[in-house]
Amino acid sequence: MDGFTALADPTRRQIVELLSTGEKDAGTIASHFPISKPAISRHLANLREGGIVQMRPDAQRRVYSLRTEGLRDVETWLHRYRSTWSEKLDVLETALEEMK
Amino acid sequence: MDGFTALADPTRRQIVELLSTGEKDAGTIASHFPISKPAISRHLANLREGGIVQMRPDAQRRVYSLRTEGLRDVETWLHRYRSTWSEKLDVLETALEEMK
DNA sequence: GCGTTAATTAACGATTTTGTTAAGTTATTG
DNA sequence: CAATAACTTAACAAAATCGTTAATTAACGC
Repeated sequence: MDGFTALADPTRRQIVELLSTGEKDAGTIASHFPISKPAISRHLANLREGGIVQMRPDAQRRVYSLRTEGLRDVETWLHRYRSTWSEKLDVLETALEEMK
Repeated sequence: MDGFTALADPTRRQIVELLSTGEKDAGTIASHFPISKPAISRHLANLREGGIVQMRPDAQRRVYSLRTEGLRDVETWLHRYRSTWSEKLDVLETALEEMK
């Protein structure tokens, strides 16, 4: 599962929001949702496969945290196609300015 | 279908890439892919529902183009959770600086 | 109006996703 | 080392997604 697909599910996006306040173990994450632990476990695996979160074992616990790089990759893709022509011209202008 | 889900499919992302070079009608878009026209038509409907593209009728043709605002909404969500603490502190510092 | 062109909607099958409960794994603790 | 705690993996049902072909709608152009 790629990063975009990982972020397509609303529950997984809520997990991202939750982790933005700091790392949390699987049980704590699950306690915030009305679905079963195995379901959350799978969502976490998907987020991990998509490069959106990372996991660190701590005794029996598995501590999850956001993976900034993964989120940035998705953001970079978007930015590339989001920017308007005027913005692209600005970038071009800056580049030309630097060449002089 | 929301914006994130619309962007989860690889074909739909390729359509976004294609439209980044300028608006195109449905037939032209379909000619770039190995799948049927109805399949492309559905992908376009999904992208439209997700606010990623917009459509303008031109006689029998339907001309599609990127909707920058929709892409920016997704990007904004990502940016909110992507930024690292040091970046957030930079923003805070700037804000404090302005208050002085 | 009639045939043609451009595209969407309908009907349907194959595959994937998302959830559930039950069973298995790994580490801690008395 | 037996019992417990924290998760994940397995097996499976329900729902959604994605593709195909056939039928339908809408707009030209003679």
